[in-house]
Amino acid sequence: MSYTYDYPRPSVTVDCVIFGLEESTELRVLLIQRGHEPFKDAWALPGGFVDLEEDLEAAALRELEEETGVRDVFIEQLYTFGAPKRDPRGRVISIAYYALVNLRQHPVKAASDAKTVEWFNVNHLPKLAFDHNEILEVAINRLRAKVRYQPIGFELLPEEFTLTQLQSLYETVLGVDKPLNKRNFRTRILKMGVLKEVGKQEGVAHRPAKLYAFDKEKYEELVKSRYEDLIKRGVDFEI
Amino acid sequence: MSYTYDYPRPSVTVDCVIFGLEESTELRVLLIQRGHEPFKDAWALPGGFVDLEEDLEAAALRELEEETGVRDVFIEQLYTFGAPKRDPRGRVISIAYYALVNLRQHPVKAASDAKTVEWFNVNHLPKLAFDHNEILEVAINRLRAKVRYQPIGFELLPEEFTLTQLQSLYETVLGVDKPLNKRNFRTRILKMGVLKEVGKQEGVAHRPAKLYAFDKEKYEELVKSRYEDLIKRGVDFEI
DNA sequence: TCAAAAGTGTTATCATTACACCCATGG
DNA sequence: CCATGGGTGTAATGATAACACTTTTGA
Repeated sequence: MSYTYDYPRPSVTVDCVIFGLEESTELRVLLIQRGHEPFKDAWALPGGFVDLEEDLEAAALRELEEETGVRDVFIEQLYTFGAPKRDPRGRVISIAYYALVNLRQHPVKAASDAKTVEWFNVNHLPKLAFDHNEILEVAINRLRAKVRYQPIGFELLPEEFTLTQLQSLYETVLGVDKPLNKRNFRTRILKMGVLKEVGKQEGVAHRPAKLYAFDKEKYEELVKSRYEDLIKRGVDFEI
Repeated sequence: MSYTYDYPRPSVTVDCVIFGLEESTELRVLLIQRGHEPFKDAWALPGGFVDLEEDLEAAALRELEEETGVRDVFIEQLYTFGAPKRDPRGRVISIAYYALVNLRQHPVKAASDAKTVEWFNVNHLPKLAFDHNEILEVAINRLRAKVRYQPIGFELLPEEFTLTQLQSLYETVLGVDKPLNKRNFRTRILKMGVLKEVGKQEGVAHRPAKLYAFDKEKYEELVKSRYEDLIKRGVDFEI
């Protein structure tokens, strides 16, 4: 079977940049080892061709599950990469998606055709296939920008967590060298009012930490009122 | 001539959302009236098919100039729209770009095939072709978010401008109902340190305003140091 | 001398930073 | 009773918001 058109058409693919946290101290990304040319044996982002009747996001999730076994992920569109020479097979335009997940809750499983799947530390990446190093760089920057103004980190921790866990999560995602100031981190996070106390640790060999949970309703309220605030304020120039 | 492939391929287009300011008091967007089916005679964003060897951004700029005569614009990728039914002709995936320009410096000129080109007030839009209303909404939100932390407004004013002009520009782009507080707007903008005084108005029937120019070098410095600051601070949660 | 728009003083309140210090637990 | 994190007090400084007031010009 073949398909004929009056004008040439590019191929369209999707790629997924899935970040995962290991023990809250290491930011990793999910890569597969390619089984075919081009770039056979090179590491690459999971992804593949979009079906003709398939939504872009659905295509990304399908390819992700087919190639890595990872599913039930909230992905978000990152950017579309379409340089004419980015794929040696011809013109291929790729819409990239990204997500941050708890990697313990997302076990990987290599696809049938024996491709390997692995979580790589983002600070120790090999040279990737295609323009995937570039895609990853864009994704890391976006993740770090986003983590500042949206509480995406909360879903990566257990239902109940300590402020120290939360802080080290932030330090990892942001890739800071010095730890953040404990006092100030706490004041700030608590002042936001989106955490509720739900108990305290037991059986630890030090003062037991308070446990917190993310208060989703409070957060939704905040988003609304904050939006009105911004409008009123005008310029922020946070740069 | 025709082109044959083993698998079906979507078409790929680009669309441009070009915002312009009229007298610093009205935010407008550039639309064309379609000359052909589908959606003949409906208003739509300028855009069209990507050539096979052409960069995405180049395609957007080419279509923009072909259809509206507008050129020399800094566009930025907005989002990729790819719902399977968004175009009645078949699967069409569109990469949208956007920009904010001074519309006096960008005269429009309808394309040869007699399509009309017009600047529409964003608050009084007709029903547009395809999913273009949706694309525009995404673009407006992005523009308003961006204007808060990047000085994109400066390029829309004359080389030398007054703080009142700058303020009304912000009020327009942000679509606020009440004017921003003059005192506080000024303090804030000046405190940033990216404006330099370059003179004062002459021949006006009121106290002459100081004229300012945007200090690009200072801005670049700021961006750098501010970035380091953000890293050090960790979380912001501006929501 | 008046209208029009530019521009400034001031104060209360809140947020941010930096540092040092105390607390509760199990071994 | 000590090591180990967890957790708090505080003071200096800076940012923000709100409001009313003064200044400079041409007509």
